[in-house]
Amino acid sequence: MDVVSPELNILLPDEIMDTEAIVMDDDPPAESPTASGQSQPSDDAPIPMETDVLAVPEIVSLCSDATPTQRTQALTTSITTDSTLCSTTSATQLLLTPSIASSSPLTLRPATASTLTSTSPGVVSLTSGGLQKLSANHQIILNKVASSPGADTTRSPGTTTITPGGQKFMVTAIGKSGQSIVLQLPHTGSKPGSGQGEAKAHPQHFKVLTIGGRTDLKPVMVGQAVSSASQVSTLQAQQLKTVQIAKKTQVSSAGPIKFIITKAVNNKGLTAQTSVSNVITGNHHHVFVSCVIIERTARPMKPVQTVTVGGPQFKTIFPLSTSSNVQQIQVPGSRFHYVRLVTATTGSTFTIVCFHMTSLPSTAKPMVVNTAQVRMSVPIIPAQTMKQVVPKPLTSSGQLLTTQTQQRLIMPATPLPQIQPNLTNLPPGTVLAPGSGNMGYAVLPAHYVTQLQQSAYVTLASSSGFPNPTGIQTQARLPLNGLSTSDAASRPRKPCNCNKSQCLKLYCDCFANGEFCQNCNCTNCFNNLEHETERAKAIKACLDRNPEAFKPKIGKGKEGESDRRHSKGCNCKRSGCLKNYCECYEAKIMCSSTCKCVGCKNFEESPERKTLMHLADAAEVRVQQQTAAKTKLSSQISDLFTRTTPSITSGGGRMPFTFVTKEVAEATCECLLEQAEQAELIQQPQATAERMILEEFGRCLMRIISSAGKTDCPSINC
DNA sequence: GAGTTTGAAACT
DNA sequence: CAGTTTCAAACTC
Repeated sequence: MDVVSPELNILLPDEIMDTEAIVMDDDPPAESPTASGQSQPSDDAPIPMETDVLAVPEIVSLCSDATPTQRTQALTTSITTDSTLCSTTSATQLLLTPSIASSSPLTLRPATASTLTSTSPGVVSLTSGGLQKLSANHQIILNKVASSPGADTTRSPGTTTITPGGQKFMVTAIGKSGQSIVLQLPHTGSKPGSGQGEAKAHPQHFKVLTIGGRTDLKPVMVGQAVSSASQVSTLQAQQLKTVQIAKKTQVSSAGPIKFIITKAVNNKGLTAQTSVSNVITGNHHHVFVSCVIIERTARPMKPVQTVTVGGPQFKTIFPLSTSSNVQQIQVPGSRFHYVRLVTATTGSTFTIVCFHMTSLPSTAKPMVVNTAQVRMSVPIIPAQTMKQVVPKPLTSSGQLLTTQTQQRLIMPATPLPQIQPNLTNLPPGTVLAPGSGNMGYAVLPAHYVTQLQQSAYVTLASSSGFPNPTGIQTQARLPLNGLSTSDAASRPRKPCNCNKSQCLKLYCDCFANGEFCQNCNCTNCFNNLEHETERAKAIKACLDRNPEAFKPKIGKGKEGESDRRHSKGCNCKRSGCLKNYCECYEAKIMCSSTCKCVGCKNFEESPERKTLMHLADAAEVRVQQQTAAKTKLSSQISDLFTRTTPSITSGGGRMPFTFVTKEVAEATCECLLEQAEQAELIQQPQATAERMILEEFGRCLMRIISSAGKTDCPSINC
């Protein structure tokens, strides 16, 4: 599965590729002095790896065929049932090398670490239990798992736990032959359990290296191992170009810390994803924080943004910068937690990072911990807002729970290399979710999670104890046809009417926007979960024809030009570019030099355009006024009922019908009749009689009004 | 709602 | 790359 084609690596972000910016240890490569012979010889030459401190009192082979004593059963059920942690190949070997003293780093080293180097193209930073990453071609999934203490019972082949100085380190090696991971724990001033006070701020290093068929190195820098006590790591300036998490842990007062590294590799030998996890073992429960690094490509990214990750119940949005392109997607109570990163300099390239989280078991105490900060190098996408999205809960194996029909993942968990879409050009908002297989990717269409949420939120909310569903914010949407994000978000997508395209061509707006068809009028629709294979093929076909097929057409113009312009320009012949046939006009932008239109009237000084715009504005104002009026009326009606209900019983704030009783009405009528009789008696003309009656009616009303403020019933006397 | 027009996407 | 066809949305009646 060519997750990352070689030619696409050149598109990787500068920050990622810039190894100079990566915090690397300068220590010369050191061999594992006591490399256990359990390591499986790799078919490939071992990739040199760099380590910091190699006072190695213990080396543990992490190969799946390691001796039972070298394995650990530290992984909890929730972890081991996760597909991403399932080892499928036994060739990957990792050596966990804890330091002698508790203050010494713990380093995972390959079994054959004789030629360690520091030529990593990327860095993964893990600070205080959070994750980071920035490998040349990887994404990260941050994984948080909480489990009860008793859950540590599942033995996981290829997983090793070491407890240096009271800390436990677990490593699960998953991957193809020859892949290695180096995990180096930071210096820790205080042992777990002693955990009083602040953790040391100096960053420690936590490295993940890949050896074997690939030569890229994936060091992971750990700012500070998660302490049992509350700790906040500080990040060095050198880490600015790395994804970082400063995690403040409040989980437990004392408990061992475990780190899990997993690496899932697809059947073609390319790394699919790497997980780095830590496990905080508290008095009552464990908290797993792990990341999954998914190989990917990305466009150059410049900005550094910050993400704050809360606990499993957190519902706050990651406070990214103003042009956020990270969306938190979470399911309270679910084991999976997703964060969608939109990595696009022009709002067109998207990368999804999925956070994988397991909530506490019902028997465990509520987790009130894990407020983490992630500093990520993420390109800015224009005018992005964020929305909490609640996807369907996932099972421990990474599959969506299907509470409604066909809630399957789009891309099969089994590899489909021939249709694996280019991850940099997936439809907007595409979500990569862990599949059921070891290397399973799930390519969810843009907003699919939202779609799921919209249809299933009530269930989720009710089951997860969301107190206020209305608190969900509007999901960020990519500029659609040039509309602003808010416009696109507020306006429901129009249902398509496709008949012949199976909704798998760009003719279909749903497909073009990376969405599933939902509530559409299409026939023979394949743009759904039932036809995930066909859809994936269609996506690939579109990308083959046009690698930017799913990128927004409305992008930033050149310097000095309009802020927004159509990337390709229109080709109108008859519409004068003043009808919605014209994509420029539809996007409410003027035609530019890139357009090939004939008879264009969609330019700045065009009188026709001005007239149309004026009319359109007027119409819009009318619509807004009508909407506002309706809203106000609805509000008033609602308010009327709200205020009326208590007034009837309480007597306060009385409404007219509470004092214009039947008796009052009858009395009023009697007064009016009497007035009419008097007019007849004095033989007044009809006009005068009517005036007398009206005047009497006015007096009656005045008496009614004056009586309204009194608690007793009004009396009407003529 | 049916039919027509239009231009992007797809195809050759 | 250009010409043609297909397609679905926009538009008209």
